[in-house]
Amino acid sequence: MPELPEVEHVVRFITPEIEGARLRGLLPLDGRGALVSHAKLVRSGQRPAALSEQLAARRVRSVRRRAKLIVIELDAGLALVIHLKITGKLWVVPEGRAVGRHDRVRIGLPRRRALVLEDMRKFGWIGLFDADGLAGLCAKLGPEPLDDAFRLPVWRAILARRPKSKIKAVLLDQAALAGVGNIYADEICHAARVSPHRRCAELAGREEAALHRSIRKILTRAVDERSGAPDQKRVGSGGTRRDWSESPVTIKVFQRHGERCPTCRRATIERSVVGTRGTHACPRCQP
DNA sequence: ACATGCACCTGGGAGC
DNA sequence: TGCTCCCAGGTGCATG
Repeated sequence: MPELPEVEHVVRFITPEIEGARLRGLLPLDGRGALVSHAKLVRSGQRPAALSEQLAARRVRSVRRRAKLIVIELDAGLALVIHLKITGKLWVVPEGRAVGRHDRVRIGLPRRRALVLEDMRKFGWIGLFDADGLAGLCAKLGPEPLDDAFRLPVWRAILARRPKSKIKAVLLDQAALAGVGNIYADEICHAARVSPHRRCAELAGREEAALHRSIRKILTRAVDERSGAPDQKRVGSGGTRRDWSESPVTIKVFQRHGERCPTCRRATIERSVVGTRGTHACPRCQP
């Protein structure tokens, strides 16, 4: 599920729930007192008991997003960072609610509530970092596409650095540009009328500009449409493929192979592969 | 240095 | 119904 717009939505959704809250450490997941579902969940290296101790009594100063990372700034110069990867979801629930099969960690909040990371595929992670650790995580990330600083010359420079790569590979590369994932990469290429298989060096100047405009337009629209959704139940990833179609976000090509292209209304959307990722495009609109 | 491809997990859905 | 196979929205690392 989560690309930039979805992570942004999660951040906005949980901010009023946890800002200013004093954390109570990790809550047990089962009767035997396990604090995490599997060891690799904690990416910052602490044992679960130590992480729990370090979190206890820390206050949440603010919540923000960087690329697809959820950054929960705490006092004492610490940051609790969460990556949802593909199937992760973040909920604020009553502490007494039954622990779900895919709940990976529960962080105690005031008023007998908990911040729960649910993640079927166990790719998601959490970490508690100091300022240097957080800077290290962010150092590898490219620019934020919705920042004012992300102007056309910045985008052209990114493309110039990767002349032989397919445009979709660059859109997906978090070190080149932060926050775009497989859904919006396809949607951006379609909106820009550029085939995802095109090599960056072969793009015309107007195509570079169209991609730049589409990156901003598609992501901005998705963030805006998400903001109308009351909670994550409306933002997909409930389990079935194409759950995103129940979301309020307009999707024109992603996983719509075999359907008529909604733009030209003539050609049929085709599925192909870029790298290992399923790719969807209209052969007529995206030469 | 850069491009590619698979490994990491668990499950849903399609097809037989 | 039940089996097998294919596919899955994100990275990280090994390989060329």
